[in-house]
Amino acid sequence: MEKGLNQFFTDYVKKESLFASKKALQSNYIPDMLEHRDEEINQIAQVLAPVLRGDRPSNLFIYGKTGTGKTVSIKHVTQNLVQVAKNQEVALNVCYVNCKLKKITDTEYRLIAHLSRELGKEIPATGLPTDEVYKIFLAALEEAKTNMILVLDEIDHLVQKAGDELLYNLVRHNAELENSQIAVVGISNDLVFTDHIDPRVKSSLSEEELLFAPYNALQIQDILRKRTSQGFGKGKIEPGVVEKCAAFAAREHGDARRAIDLLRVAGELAERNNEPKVCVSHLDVAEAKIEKDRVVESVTKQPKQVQAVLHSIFHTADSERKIIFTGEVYSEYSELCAKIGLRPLTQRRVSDVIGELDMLGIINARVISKGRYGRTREITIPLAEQMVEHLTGLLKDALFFS
DNA sequence: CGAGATTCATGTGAAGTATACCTTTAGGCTTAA
DNA sequence: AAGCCTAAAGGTATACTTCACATGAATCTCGTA
Repeated sequence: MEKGLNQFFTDYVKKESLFASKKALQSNYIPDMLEHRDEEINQIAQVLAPVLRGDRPSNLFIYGKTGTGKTVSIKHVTQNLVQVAKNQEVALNVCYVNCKLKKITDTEYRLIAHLSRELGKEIPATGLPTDEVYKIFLAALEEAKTNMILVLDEIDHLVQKAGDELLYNLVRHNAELENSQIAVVGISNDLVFTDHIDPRVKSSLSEEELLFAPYNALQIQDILRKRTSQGFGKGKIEPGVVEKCAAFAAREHGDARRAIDLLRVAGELAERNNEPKVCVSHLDVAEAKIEKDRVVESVTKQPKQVQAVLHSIFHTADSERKIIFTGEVYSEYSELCAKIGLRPLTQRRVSDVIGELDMLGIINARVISKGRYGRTREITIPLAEQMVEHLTGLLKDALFFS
């Protein structure tokens, strides 16, 4: 056994990797050159440039679907900006926040607390008045005498949870600063997001706007070629793989990030199977694996109550039936709670939990009216049967044995 | 037969509650003069 | 008397509950053709 393991590791090191630089294929990688986004990058740069002269840049609002390069573009620009600012000795602080991260930046308090921590202040997770946290934050900023560019990614999530007052406060407090200024860059996947917010907030937040259109198949192909030439070793990819991947991505969603993920995972799979090249068949397997990993991860990370609700949903939908309703889920859930000794949540809360699960994409829940028979959510499970079984197993472990 | 009223099951908003945590403050104890 | 520590008081954010009202199409009702 020992020897076998030893052999494995030795072989592993000796073996030539398919990857030249895996970094270039990871989703947080920011390339030096972005394909097909020159125009957008230019515009962002123009809006933000005044900060180098010590002026406050206009607030900027960026729309576009996922995987259209919004995040990479802004990061690309701000990285450069920070670099130049450093050389020119201009005080500049760029703060990138992904508002989607639960428990970290999904309320006003947590956002401001997070920003304060970025500036080196200790803020407790709870207990302080939000006003107080604002004061600490603004004081820290004032003290630093720096201009801040605040990038709020997935801002639609934040506003949905915390309300648009938050943005208003941010802009309002900005006016009280003497030595520092904040410019807000909002990024949203939701194209109609600004229709739902207070017009005052809207006008001040989107002094400048920018729309990212989805990439088409050819553009995705270019991007993938660029990345693969960096990320993979030469000749490690069968001809046609990149094309297929691009075509697939363009047809399905126009999401470049997912296309890159797909290639990376395909490469990992090929490598694990000791195959010399990445070929088309790996793409399908990779697609399935990515989806599986995504779902498994988000399910296992959920709190117990949410898992219990999900388990109830799976259990209810078990027998042939595809469509189920809130009431059924709730009674199943109540039983489950009794069985495992969990204090049951109210139906009100479970209703919200079902909504959250829908947001995560683990289930589809649509509010429908059944006429005389009331109104409810119609829940369907978009996952493969195998997947559901796998998850049910995981949930059982999590719920019954702990 | 069809327009309008009724109905059901639960969606949904607002307000209230429990919990966990924070700062402030008052009291008690120790220490040094 | 001054200094320091502790515990209670008073306050907040968050997750959840309670209360009460909103929803919207299938079904029922009843007037009319």
